[in-house]
Amino acid sequence: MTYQTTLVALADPTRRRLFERLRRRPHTVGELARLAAISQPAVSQHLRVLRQARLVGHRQDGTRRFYQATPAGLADLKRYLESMWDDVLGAYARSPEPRS
Amino acid sequence: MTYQTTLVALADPTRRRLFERLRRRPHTVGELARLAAISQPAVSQHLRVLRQARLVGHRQDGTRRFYQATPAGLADLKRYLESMWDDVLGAYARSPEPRS
DNA sequence: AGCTTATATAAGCAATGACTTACCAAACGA
DNA sequence: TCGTTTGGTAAGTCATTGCTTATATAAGCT
Repeated sequence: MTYQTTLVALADPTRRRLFERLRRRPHTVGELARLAAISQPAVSQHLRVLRQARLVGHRQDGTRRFYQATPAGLADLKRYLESMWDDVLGAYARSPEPRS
Repeated sequence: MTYQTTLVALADPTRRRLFERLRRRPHTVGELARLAAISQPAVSQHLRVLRQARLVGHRQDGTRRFYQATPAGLADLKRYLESMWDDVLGAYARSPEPRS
């Protein structure tokens, strides 16, 4: 049931942009704050949520922390989607044209 | 960029439970309200969000509307996850043990 | 026609959440 | 050692949101 945390974490646009940035290379908190044009505490708070969802991790180097994306959270969400997928396709196959 | 809507829709636990119920068989709004133990308007509001995310659709039969899950929204989210996956795995491969 | 059933929308409210500024501790550099 | 940099936490504010009750509409039923 851990995909709940992941969904909440990724549902916020700012937080998702942070995560997307961290999927390519590590960034420090300060870098992220500058790039996202929000305050450093705001970034720290978002990173805590992303950490709890296991979407990011960090390495410490002196006073700086290098955050980067981690596969665990995404894997949780992938598993959830896959567990839904067959049932949803089945339902749709039985009755393919419900108005949206 | 439509996965934004999907993420927000599925992030709410009540709404996700409604969606999960609709993945097996169609339900009317009244049935859902009774099963979820919330008011009918609350269900209608959740269903609107799920509709906008293309996670559910409905068929009308007299005064009743049979809602059921639809693959489009989930497909959006699947695509998004897959587009992230390789980069995240790559980042993790380069630096595999960041503290969470 | 009148009554009931089914659902959507409107309005209001209390809780949550995403930001801000203020502050703190820890590690660096002169 | 002292001032600076870095980032986490605390507290407060404002907007959002998930619920409720009230209301409107449309389709059965007698």
